[in-house]
Amino acid sequence: MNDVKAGPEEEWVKSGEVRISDLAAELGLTKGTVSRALNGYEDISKKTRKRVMEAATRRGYVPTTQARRLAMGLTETIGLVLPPMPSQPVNTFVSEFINSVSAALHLHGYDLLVHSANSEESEVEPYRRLVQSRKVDGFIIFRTNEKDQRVNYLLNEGFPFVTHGRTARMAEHDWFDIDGEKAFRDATSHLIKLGHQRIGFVGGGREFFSAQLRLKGFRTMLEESCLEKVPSLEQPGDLTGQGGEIAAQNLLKQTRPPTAILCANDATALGVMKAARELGFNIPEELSVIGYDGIALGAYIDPPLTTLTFSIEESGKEMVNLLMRRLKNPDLPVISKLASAILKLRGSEGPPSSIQNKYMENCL
Amino acid sequence: MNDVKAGPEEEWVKSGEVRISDLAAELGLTKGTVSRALNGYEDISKKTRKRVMEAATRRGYVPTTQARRLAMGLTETIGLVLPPMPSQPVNTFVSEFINSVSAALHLHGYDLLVHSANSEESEVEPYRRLVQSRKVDGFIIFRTNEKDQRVNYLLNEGFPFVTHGRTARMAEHDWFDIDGEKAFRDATSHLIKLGHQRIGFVGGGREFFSAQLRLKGFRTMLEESCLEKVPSLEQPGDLTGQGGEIAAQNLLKQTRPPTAILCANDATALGVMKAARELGFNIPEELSVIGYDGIALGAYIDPPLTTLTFSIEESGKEMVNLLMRRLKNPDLPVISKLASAILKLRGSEGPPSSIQNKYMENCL
DNA sequence: AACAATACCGAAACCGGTTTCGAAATGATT
DNA sequence: AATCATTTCGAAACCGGTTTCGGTATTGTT
Repeated sequence: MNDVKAGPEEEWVKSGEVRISDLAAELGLTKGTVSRALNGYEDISKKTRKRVMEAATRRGYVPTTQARRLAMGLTETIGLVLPPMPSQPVNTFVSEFINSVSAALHLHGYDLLVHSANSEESEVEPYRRLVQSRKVDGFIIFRTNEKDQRVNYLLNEGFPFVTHGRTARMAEHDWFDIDGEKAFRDATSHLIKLGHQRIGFVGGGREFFSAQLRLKGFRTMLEESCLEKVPSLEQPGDLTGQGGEIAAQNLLKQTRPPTAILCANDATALGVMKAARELGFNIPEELSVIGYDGIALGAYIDPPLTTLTFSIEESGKEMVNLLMRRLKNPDLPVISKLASAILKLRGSEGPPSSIQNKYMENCL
Repeated sequence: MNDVKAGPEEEWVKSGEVRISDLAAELGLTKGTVSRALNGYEDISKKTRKRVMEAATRRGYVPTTQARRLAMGLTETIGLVLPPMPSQPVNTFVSEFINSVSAALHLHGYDLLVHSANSEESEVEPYRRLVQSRKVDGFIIFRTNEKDQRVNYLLNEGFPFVTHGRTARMAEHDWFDIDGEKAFRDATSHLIKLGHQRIGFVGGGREFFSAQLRLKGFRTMLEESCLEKVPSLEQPGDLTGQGGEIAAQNLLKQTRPPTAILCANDATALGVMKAARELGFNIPEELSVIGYDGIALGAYIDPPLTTLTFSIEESGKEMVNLLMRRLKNPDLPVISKLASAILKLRGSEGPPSSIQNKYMENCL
């Protein structure tokens, strides 16, 4: 701390210079014996093991990962391919996710290889390369599509992976997901109880399974509450702020605009709020807005964004657990885990200014 | 696309099953010859090379990365250690940065190993482990401290790395940085020209060199413009929204509050804006706010956040270039690259409501 | 004391490539 | 046709570990 540069008379030898053969030579043993001693084989005498251990720590021996992995026929590495970034990444999700996945993998002695996707080539190409060059033992996939080519490829290849999000073939692979359907039922229910009768919805791309499930939750709750489904109140989006703006304009310029808008994610919600401001809608008095993702910065805008939030750390941890189980025993039956999002009320929603109809507790 | 599951009669053999020895056996050659043929050695006849190439593509041969790297004595992997995440993850930067670094590395045939830092251990520990186990050839370091232990360790070890940000030992290692000093001179100058005389500053942690440089730029421009330096207008921060809130309260509750606040980053600025709203300050009429980072979310709030922005993609690319140069020739002299941030006017700043003094073009 | 069982370690193959070196085959030269 | 230079490839070592197998040395049994 007080010493900027470490003294040149530092005792430590430069790391990584001692090989297992050096240890063997020094101890008068063979490589194999040293290796077995270090790896806890039973056919090594206590005395020898002690000698080896001591020499190893004294010399600062650390096995060369590449060699060990080659000999053992595994990579101890998991691949994570980043989808091509949208131009406006409001996503703190990715970095948090990478962080938690990496930490969880580390507990199992695994490394995380992060690869970027080139938007000019097929989305399976990076996976193919990583599989063929045997750089990874498995994959963590997120942001799944309903018909996911990556999933198809890996299933066909018999290569281990776990997805964050369900797919059309979810019965065939391990997956972790947030129960977006329930989340949107909850959010919709919350709005209805506040008195909203006309609720808008801005979705994500149709290709994302999760977006469809969120829409489904929204519709289900409308139905359960005897509110009619108005097609014009369901707008497509693309999970970006810009998409939210456009969708909001389509919603709010209608003759009977909604009094609340549910958004497929927070980025979309921010776009919706921006468009609403520009069209003169006060939030939450004249328009309630609810997002999904729970990004931290949502708490700092005005009004703070009410959102559906979940633990990214848990997501990463659970996915790693699923994947490790799979790697240990590839023949185990497929399993999955569904976690739930919780509605974090922050202030961007409230009762509609003019409660047109009283909230009906039960359908009649 | 139309076929969810690939047909079982797929022609392709399962990837990664053919070794170089298989090719050699099939062709009646030795491993060495096949290897040299594939790697473009000159001592292979055209005819043989063609036979080998064809067989390789026909059988779908891809060399096993681990084996090749072991033989060649390199890992072709660069390490990136994520700093422990603050409880309020404000980092859209990190995911973009990882993406661009990964993409740039890929062009050089390198992989990116992302490692998470455990906040319970020393910050150099992950680096030590990665060096000793020889998992990486070099490091990309970001968010440097003035006295950076990671830099000290790697310099002492003679291990290649590049930093994003300067350090006290910047003359000894390659680095890339944004000219935050100039950026804050520009921003300060902009505010002064708008008529502001009392300008507040919310910094980052003192340990971050970049935060100090930003403060320096702020002070320099005040001095050049003959504005007195008011210590109470310089508040410490921690690069989070919460830190911004606290700092803003300290600034705005003063008897003569500033008419503008410069923030060390956008997250801080969001916190400042929140606190200002709660204290009844209108932005930008009664208070101008400028941030730093250019996060996309800033464009969606009200008013849109004026900020200093730079290209993360360029940062990643340049850093990779510096590192690749270093790896090719470790003895080259140290070089560095300074890029500039640009002031992106979005609306959170404007002239002060009461222009107390006219702007003075030159000091008298 | 003779013999079987056990503990312990060396030798060697192996993982899947790369690279050096030398020998055989080919071509050029006189 | 003999000699020399070149082209082309095989053989083997090597990278740094792990793991199997078998042979001593030691211990235990009767």
